[in-house]
Amino acid sequence: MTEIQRPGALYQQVAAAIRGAILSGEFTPDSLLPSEAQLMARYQVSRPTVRNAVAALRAEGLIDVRHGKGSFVRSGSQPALTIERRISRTSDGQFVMPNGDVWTEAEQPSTYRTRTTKTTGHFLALNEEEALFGCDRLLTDPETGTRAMHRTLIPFEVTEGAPALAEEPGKTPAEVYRTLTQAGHKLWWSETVRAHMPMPDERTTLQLPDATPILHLSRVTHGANDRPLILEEFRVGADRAELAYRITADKQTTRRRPA
Amino acid sequence: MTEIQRPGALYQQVAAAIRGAILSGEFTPDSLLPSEAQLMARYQVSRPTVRNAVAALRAEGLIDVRHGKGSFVRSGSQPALTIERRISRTSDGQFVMPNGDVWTEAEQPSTYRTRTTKTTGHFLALNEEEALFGCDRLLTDPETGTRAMHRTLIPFEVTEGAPALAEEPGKTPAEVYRTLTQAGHKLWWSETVRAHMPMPDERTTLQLPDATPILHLSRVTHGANDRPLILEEFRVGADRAELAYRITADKQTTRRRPA
DNA sequence: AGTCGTAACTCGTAAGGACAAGTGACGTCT
DNA sequence: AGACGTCACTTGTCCTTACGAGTTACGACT
Repeated sequence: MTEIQRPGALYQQVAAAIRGAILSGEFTPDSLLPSEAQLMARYQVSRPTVRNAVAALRAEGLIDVRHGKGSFVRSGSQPALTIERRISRTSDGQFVMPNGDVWTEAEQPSTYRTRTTKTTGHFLALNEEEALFGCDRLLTDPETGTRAMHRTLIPFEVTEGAPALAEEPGKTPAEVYRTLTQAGHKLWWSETVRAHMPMPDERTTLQLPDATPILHLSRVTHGANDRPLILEEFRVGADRAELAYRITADKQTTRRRPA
Repeated sequence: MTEIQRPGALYQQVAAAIRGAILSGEFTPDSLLPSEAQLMARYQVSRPTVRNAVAALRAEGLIDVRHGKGSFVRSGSQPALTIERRISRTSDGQFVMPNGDVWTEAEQPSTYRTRTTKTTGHFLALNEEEALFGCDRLLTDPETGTRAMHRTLIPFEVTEGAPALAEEPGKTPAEVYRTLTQAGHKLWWSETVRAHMPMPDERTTLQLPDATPILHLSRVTHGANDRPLILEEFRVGADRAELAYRITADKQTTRRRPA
């Protein structure tokens, strides 16, 4: 048994002791931790203190607590899904559509109209409050059950150049890309990866466990004159998926966003 | 003032009310929220209930709480740093070294020896418990103060093919790449992006705020015969940096990791 | 004028008690 | 045998009370 140490708050000492016991292997993955009552006796602290310590470990993603059952050591498992983002062209010079072959739509896509925010405007090189077509999808990987949220945003002014886009804002990305290439655009993409904690609605629709961040991929499709045409947002639980890029030669610069 | 609603636990109702007030703009970014005492009076609940609600919003990354001062609405700011990962070669056919021009080393790098874990072994196509050289760096972006952790892992058996590597495990990635190309390797890279919550030591060294996940980039350098040579791990706070990839043509497949 | 202490605010920690609600096993009743 | 109710266990919620500790402003003292 790991003894509690001097420094810091009591609940931090308890948390550190439990954390140490987990990392040292005393508590193995998927095993049941001592109950709150047992931890109270073990460390001679009150229940709020124990709960505070447990909450800290929960926020770190180290344990899972289930009502009526107990606390379990989370297995440090790797994401089951590796989403590969290849760079090279296919042999016939065509590109393969993203999300085409794997994900299935769990619901009917919902289409709507919005306006650019600061963030979406930045990606689309537009000011705020510009009109957009939007389409939200809930995707599921049938094999692993992984869920993902997909959003397509197309500026009104882009649909003017490609009227076919305006007819069906709820098309799949594959169909949209085909429309654009048929309109003479030579496409390229830029993908920006961020991570953040989920909002309550994201946590429920993606069925995220505690302390699970979201991997947030923003993909901008560029056409003629490098004009940004479409913004796609793709969100998955970071416990279920990872993104893999393949790079044949590399140049990295770092750009600072103007304040 | 947003009234609290019926469903769910009391503290959840309070949290939802405050969250609504923030999202609706009643409380603007960087502004001071009502103190715990005021929230107690406002919603007619006890202090633990208020603290529970505040803790929930804190875990969502919606607010920042500072001892002695109060709770502040977090500004939904974008990461200040965009780390661009370009795909195309430079004009002279050379690649530019990553991390060379921007990051400065905050401390002396520490070199050591370890063994592969399940994860690192997977990336390096090695079994577990294979011997590795390791080198850890703490990097800083001098302009924004953003900190990052960098780790280089080189298998022993790779250094046998390139003795220069064994002499100085603490070399910068640029020097290591140069050594490898001089040894006749034609390099390419694969980068895997994951996100997870920080461990306590990561939170302190990266100086992360509450509810801030880590963007975790694993970069594998491949040489002749596509052999994995080097594994680099790069970790930044997701509040400070994002990763940007530029893709000229795209093919995406999704691979499942064997259980 | 400048320094310093104090008071009044803030959140942080800790303890106590009480009851609700989910879970699983065990025994009883049908 | 099967269904069902009860009980003992778990965590979840909520309250009260008390004190520690960081922050700020104001006023008194030097």
